[in-house]
Amino acid sequence: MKNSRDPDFPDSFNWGQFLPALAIDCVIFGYSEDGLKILILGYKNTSFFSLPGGFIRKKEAIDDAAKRILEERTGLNDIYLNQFYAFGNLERSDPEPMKMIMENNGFTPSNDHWLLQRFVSLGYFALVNYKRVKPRPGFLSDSCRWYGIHELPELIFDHAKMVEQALKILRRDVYSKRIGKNLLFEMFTMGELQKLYESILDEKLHRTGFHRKMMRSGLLKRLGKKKTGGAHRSPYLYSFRSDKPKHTIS
Amino acid sequence: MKNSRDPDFPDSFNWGQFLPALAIDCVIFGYSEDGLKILILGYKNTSFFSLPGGFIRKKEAIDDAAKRILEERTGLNDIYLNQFYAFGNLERSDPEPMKMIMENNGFTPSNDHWLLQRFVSLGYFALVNYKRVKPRPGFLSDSCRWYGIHELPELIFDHAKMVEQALKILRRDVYSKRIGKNLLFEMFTMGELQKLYESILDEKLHRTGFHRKMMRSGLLKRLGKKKTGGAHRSPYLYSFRSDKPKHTIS
DNA sequence: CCAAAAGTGTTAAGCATACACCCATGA
DNA sequence: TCATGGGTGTATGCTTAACACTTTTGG
Repeated sequence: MKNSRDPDFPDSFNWGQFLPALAIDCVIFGYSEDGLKILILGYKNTSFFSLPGGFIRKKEAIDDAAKRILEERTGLNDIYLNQFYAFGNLERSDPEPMKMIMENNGFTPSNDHWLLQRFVSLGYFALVNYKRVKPRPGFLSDSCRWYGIHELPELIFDHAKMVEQALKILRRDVYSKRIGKNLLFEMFTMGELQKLYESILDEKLHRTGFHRKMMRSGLLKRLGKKKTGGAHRSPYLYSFRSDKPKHTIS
Repeated sequence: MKNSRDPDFPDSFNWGQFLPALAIDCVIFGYSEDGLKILILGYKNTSFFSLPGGFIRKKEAIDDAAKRILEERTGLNDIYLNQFYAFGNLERSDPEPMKMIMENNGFTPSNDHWLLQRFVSLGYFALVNYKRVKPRPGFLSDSCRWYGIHELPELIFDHAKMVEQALKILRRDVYSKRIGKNLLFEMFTMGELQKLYESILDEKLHRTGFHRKMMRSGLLKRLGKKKTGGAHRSPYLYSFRSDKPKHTIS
């Protein structure tokens, strides 16, 4: 198996610097008024789409690798990260899509090319502020853009399962971790927070019940000021208390 | 790095058959009247202890590898398995303990020996019936026995953290998954079930509240028969309904 | 008949749900 | 002043916790 530098690739594709057989894939969630979104890569000269992913350097912690991969695609480096599952069955290792991607872009990889080996992939999900992200395609991808959670294109490998699993865990933890802190701006109204929750949980929530539940949870603090310029009554602004550590893995 | 067969090791230690850099470690929970226990390996001619672990074959799904490793140490093959976290920081990769284990048993590994490389380890936990297990030490280990959850020896690498994390997740899920089915025999009394839960959660539970909570959960069914020979009033026997799949990963 | 374990009844507290009502604001 | 979004009060039902009571069994 070719384990050294691939002469036609940029330097970051010097495969020998990475742990073999182990990859990272990221489900990057963002939120705007029209709902929850995921950042998806589209590959050049093909109709393949995938989650942003990458590899782990030989002297790099896996969490640091995930952070680096996220920064490469979003430009952000203070990101809420959650490692949620390791995907490693045999069916997921289908070399065909990657082979076709390489061939359609001028490479003719041998069957034992490093990129075509079997990978076990560590799934991370990230919560980022949609507006702060500058999506950046990678070397073989020519698009990197947001897709609504219900309008995802077909994804290669088992990436659809990864999205499903990440969503499941996001929904499980939405009331116990300060999910909103990472998807909204610093200050927000209760209505904005409720719309976020409805988008994550994919269901309508009762306004008053939600209001009290969030206040009772103790995660929020109400700021004295009110928002100006709204169409009707000025709502209070809220923010998350910063008692707990900012980045919580697991 | 030596990647082929190590002449002094048995055939199962033909390192080339495994994925490099990736390991599996298992927190195997068992339960007897005196509490929750974990199966721990002790290494020959040293005072090192570790969780049972192993490696993944190149054409083997990670869940299958975990099952195989469990079967090697317990003799059981129908085991409740839960992959709970991937451990991959740099501090966990300390070659010294393994080097000393090998040296104290007649091997003189070079510094780039396969076993001394950096590993990312997938943590699985298993729930097994304590009485059905026949613990089997491995090649370098001469003991394989149960330790009470509060009497664990010091463990190598980050295995203590793995135990802690596994316990945390076991506790989180104890009321929503049919944990007891895998740690008790087919039929049990409510009192036995309560003692198990108290042992897992490490706290006393209210008898009547526990009774009703378990019955309302719908996971249990009451069997008509009663136990005979008990010292006092004959309790009902209960068992878990078998609606849900037996092995639930995640 | 008493002690101990097991099952059930009762009450109070806590939380979610649902609805009603009031407040503030711009059109 | 009215429509609308936002905040709070109140009634109902469900879950949990705590305690009392009854049932069953062996000594």
